Amino acid sequence: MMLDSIDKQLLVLLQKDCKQTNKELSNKLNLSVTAIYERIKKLEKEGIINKYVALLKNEKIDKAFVAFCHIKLIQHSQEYVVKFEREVANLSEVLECYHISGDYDYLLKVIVKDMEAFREFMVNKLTNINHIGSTHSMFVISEVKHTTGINL
Amino acid sequence: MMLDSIDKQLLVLLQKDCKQTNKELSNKLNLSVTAIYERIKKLEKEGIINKYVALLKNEKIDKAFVAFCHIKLIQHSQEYVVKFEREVANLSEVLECYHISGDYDYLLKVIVKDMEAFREFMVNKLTNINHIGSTHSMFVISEVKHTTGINL
DNA sequence: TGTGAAAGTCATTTACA
DNA sequence: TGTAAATGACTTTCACA
Repeated sequence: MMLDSIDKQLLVLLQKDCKQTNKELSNKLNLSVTAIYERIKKLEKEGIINKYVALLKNEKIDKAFVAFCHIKLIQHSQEYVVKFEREVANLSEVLECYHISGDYDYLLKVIVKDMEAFREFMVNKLTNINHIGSTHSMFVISEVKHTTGINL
Repeated sequence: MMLDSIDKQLLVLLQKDCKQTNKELSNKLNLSVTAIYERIKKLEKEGIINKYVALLKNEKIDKAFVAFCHIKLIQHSQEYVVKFEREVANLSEVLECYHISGDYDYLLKVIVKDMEAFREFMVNKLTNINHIGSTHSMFVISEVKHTTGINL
């Protein structure tokens, strides 16, 4: 599907704040409320807009510790890979998991309360998953930039 | 501020879908619409809910290529660090940038159209920033898990 | 905090350029 | 695609347990 300039502007606005009313959006884009409404419905139906979510502030909910973990598997048989991916996806501390190129197989983003909680996560959860060869963790010292808004 | 069990359930629901009506939420949590309304306002005012956003599907907007870049600076003087962080935050391809512990100084999440666009990004944008010592890129082969919902 | 009901605003549908 | 107007649903405020 082709996005025109208005669709793109609409997506930019909705990626910043999806609680804006169609009236507000119609003012910003010089269109009628109904036109905005129909465009948004179309973008939702096409799956371009995946979902609408509330983003929380980590620190305010006692999840201020963020770490990235590199993981290497012992073997790369279909069976090991599938099992690992299923188990890691079930860990609530793991917000993101990517299969990546390079020295390691996976990159995980982990979010917990503090260093002690991270230690427990590593010892009791992550390294309990079978087939993990080695891990290498990096701790986030500061968040320079963190957005979900993709440029269009 | 202390979150009770209802606040936590509310945040779990809003992290999944923030477009649910207060009536729907009130049914799920067995509370009145007004009670839900007041609790949400409180969570917004406290800054626990940071914002409400639309999440898009990368692939559908021609941004299917995701890479993580490690970056090491030449020097770590206050001046270099501040400049680097400001410039990297201005790059629209960089969705996330973290100052991290370990062998490298920063970890970036970059999203572009394809490998060729990534090459251009590296050559024309990223490595044009001064003070970068070395970089190491990892390409995302597949996304095993990607959520913004923090467990409470 | 909680509630139900009133007031005002918004999303959604319809008829039509 | 677009618009304006009607309707029903929702958010928001209020008076009160």
